[in-house]
Amino acid sequence: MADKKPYYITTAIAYSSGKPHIGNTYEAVLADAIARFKRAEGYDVVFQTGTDEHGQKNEIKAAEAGMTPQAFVDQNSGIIRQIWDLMGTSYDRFVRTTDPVHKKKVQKIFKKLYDQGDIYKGSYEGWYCTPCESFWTQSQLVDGKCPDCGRPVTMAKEEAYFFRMSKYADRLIEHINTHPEFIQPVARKNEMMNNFLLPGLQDLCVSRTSFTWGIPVDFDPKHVVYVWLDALSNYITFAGYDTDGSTDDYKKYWPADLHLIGKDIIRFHTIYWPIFLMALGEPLPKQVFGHPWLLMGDGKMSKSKGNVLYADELVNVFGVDAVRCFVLHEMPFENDGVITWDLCVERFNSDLANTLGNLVNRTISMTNKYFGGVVNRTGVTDEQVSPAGVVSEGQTGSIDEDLKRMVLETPKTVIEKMDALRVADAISEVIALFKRCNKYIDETAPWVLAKGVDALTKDRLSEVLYNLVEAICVGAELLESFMPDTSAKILAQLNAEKRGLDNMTQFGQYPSGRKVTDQPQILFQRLKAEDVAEMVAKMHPEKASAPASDQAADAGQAAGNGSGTDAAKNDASEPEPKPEVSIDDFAKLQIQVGEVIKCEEVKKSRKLLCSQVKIGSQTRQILSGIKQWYTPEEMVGKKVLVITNLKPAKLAGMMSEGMILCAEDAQGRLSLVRPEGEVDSGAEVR
RNA sequence: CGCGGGGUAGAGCAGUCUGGAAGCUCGUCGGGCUCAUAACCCGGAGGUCGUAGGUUCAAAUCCUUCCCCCGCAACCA
Repeated sequence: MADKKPYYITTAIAYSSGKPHIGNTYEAVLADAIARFKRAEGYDVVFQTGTDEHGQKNEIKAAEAGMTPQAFVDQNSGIIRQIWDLMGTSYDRFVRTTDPVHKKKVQKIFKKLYDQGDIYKGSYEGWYCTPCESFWTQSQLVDGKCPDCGRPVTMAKEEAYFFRMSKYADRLIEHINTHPEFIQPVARKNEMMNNFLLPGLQDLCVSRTSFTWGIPVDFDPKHVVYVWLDALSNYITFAGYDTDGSTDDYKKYWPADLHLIGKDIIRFHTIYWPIFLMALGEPLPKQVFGHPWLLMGDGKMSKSKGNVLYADELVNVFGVDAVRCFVLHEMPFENDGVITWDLCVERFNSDLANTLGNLVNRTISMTNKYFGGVVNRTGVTDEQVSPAGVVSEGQTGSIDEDLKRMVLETPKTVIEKMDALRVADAISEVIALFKRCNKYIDETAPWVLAKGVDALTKDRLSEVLYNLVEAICVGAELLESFMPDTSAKILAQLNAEKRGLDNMTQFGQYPSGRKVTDQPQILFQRLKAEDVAEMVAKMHPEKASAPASDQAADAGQAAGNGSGTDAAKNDASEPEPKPEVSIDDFAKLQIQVGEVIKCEEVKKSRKLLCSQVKIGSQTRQILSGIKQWYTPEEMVGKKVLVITNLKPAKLAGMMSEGMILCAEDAQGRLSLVRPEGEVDSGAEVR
């Protein structure tokens, strides 16, 4: 162990506010593939992932769910971990920021930074809205009032802790310039430099008093540590860092070799985090890779469209390894990748079922058919026996040699690609090897050789199959980091052992005379797109309307005497029935007739029109997402129905004080709801 | 002028930094083969590289104009 080089890789810790979709899961799988590969290369790997659990958002969501924040994050952290486990991610540490040890260490870090003057107590000055408990900058105010509630604001000061970012900026710029590999992909580096570092860093506010779900500043408990300082610290606190002296393990593994993160949080990892570390006197991580996003296909991801993809659903259809392969292989290095059910089916069939699965299957079948499963290396090459198969005209070199060259080249190329974090390319290399094997079968045409009667031809056939088995062994082993189960299955069917990534420079390590399985298993059964669509439909019966289970229940109830099954089969264009309400509930809404006296487009908005609506004696500004259906001109003069006691809200930076009622059909067409006869503005709807 | 990403064959992408014969996978068409999972192998068709200019012996690639898509920005109140 002592001679193994350490390799410390982390993912960003996942924010535990809900179930992670396939895009979030991708990061864990990517890290896992790299971690496994490094292990195969002989590194002593620590792979750390986990959940980020503090912050206002969790506090709010927990309250909405009627749970304590801790119970809420316990639940979500568990869900996230389950999915990571489902995907077979081989993390060594799954960390949680609510861990008491972590909290204690963060408090000490905060104190240390404070004591040495990097964190100072200052005050945040701005316009304050007391009811909203929020600060606003001058530019955020709307007509000089709180953009949230529209009430007047007062100039106020609140104490807060700040971190002296500027103090370390030059050092960081220097580091980035002298370590071009630090930020990957490089395009991101320029983004950080130009947008943040070069214009000058502002001191960062690193405490909050507006919520309590966080790590308290121990010497000033009304403050809570800024979530990013809390979250980023996980990389060292769980590795054994302590302000009073770190563990040996920490000294061994830190600095991390790679922080794998989403491209959205590069700023935190390449600016704030390194500066925090500088302030602590700790070395900087060697590399930060901001991977691109995995986008759901067919338009925007939205729950109502049913196109949000979750790892567990994909696994149900394709299996763990196929999903791993898909996200790893289809994700470009710099640009966002696309994922849809159809694309998954396509890749599954072509790469996994056709190219790989079928190759293994046909090879084993032939071995059994011609030699009772025994694989003998005879040394009879294609040059000794004229190739029976079709040889392309330009072909001059030896078929065997060409195959062997590729078998020996592929491991090198894969290692190169992996070193550059080009995981998708690495997988392509392995698939290319399998394709080459399929071609080799065509070139050598074993079924023709099998018809030969002389010993030489028979030995040639044996050699061909041996070469195939050997090639597949190498390919299968290279697949291990990406598709661990499949890799193991193939090697098991071939009755082969792993030889080690560093031991692939010799062709012919498969022991001659070995016997492969006589019952080859189908690795990946081809799928039909229609069947998959059907499965998906079953998983999302609500697709066109809304949440599945309670919908059926509610529908049954609303229909009164309708049976549950009928309700479930409801036409998809019907809206979801809502629970019964009392007349009192309805009375809570104040709906009045208003007249649009002025209306204009909201610039910079795709959807919004801004109307001035006269309701009785008052006039209100109301925003509506109807730009696509009504022009400002045709709005003016119309009498419409308005909910007048709706809490005002800010949309596109403008206040909306009410809501104009519209009907929306299944196609998303909108139509204003208007009084049928002549009524006065301000009339109430009851 | 909010920020960012993108527009390359029917689909999904690479190539753009470091100009120098338009490439990959899927689909499609034709052919071959039959060991295998209707699979595998070979070949063909299909692109004015979003638009308009500029620099250059040479531009998908560098510079400028414009158009369009998509994220995000707490834009369906």
